[in-house]
Amino acid sequence: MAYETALAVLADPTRRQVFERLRSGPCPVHAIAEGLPVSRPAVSQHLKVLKDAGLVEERSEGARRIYSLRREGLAELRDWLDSFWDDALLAFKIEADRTYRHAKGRGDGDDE
Amino acid sequence: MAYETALAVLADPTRRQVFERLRSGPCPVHAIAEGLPVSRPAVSQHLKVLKDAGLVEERSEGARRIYSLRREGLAELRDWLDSFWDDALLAFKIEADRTYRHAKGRGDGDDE
DNA sequence: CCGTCTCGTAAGCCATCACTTACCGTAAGC
DNA sequence: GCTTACGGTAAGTGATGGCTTACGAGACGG
Repeated sequence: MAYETALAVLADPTRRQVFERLRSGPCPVHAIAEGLPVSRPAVSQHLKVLKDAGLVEERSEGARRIYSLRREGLAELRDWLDSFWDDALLAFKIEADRTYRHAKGRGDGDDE
Repeated sequence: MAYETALAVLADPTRRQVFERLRSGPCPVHAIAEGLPVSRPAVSQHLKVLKDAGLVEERSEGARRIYSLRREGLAELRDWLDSFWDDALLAFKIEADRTYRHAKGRGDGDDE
């Protein structure tokens, strides 16, 4: 359910740079913006999207907003990816000739 | 290198549906399009992008093009995701009070 | 040989979205 | 108090890209 969001959010190169910037630890907005080729408001917008997707979390420290990574936000995406390995392994052998059984008189080895 | 591509390619909902449709086994284009709310040419375009990203592979069978999944295409994305877990685990402890050593007694309960 | 089914490609349209500048609230420093 | 640093938000713009219809090319059956 959230893996789709994570996918969409991390698809943007700049936003991914913001995200990866936080790998080295919590960081205020202006510090993130300094290392990037975009303006600070742009970074703010990206951080909002990332926070909304549960990929980062924000904490106020005086006038500063400290952003940090939330690895939990990646969990569902990781699970989704994992599901391809076992799922494919299984469904492959089972569905191999079921999916297509009609109109397949040719009888060649279709799958691997 | 390719994980960025996979990320961008799988970010689109329709394209992801095309991709997931192939989980159950190899499939010709028209069969994929039938189960989707978009036209067949749209599916063709998505398949082109997916193939270009190494996420599916195509095989000609007469007039039909049979598309099938390439789980290998997901490997780099998976690795990238994995890298967050160990990387964060490590850098976190080290940088924890270095980056922002200013009096940060309160942890957010990350790990020990 | 011709009609049909297969599918990819071209051209065009339209929505999404990332980025910009401008502005406003808030917290610390003088 | 005023000024400066920090950062979120609004409005407007430009480009990316996903979708459509129309067309062309190849394979098969009559």
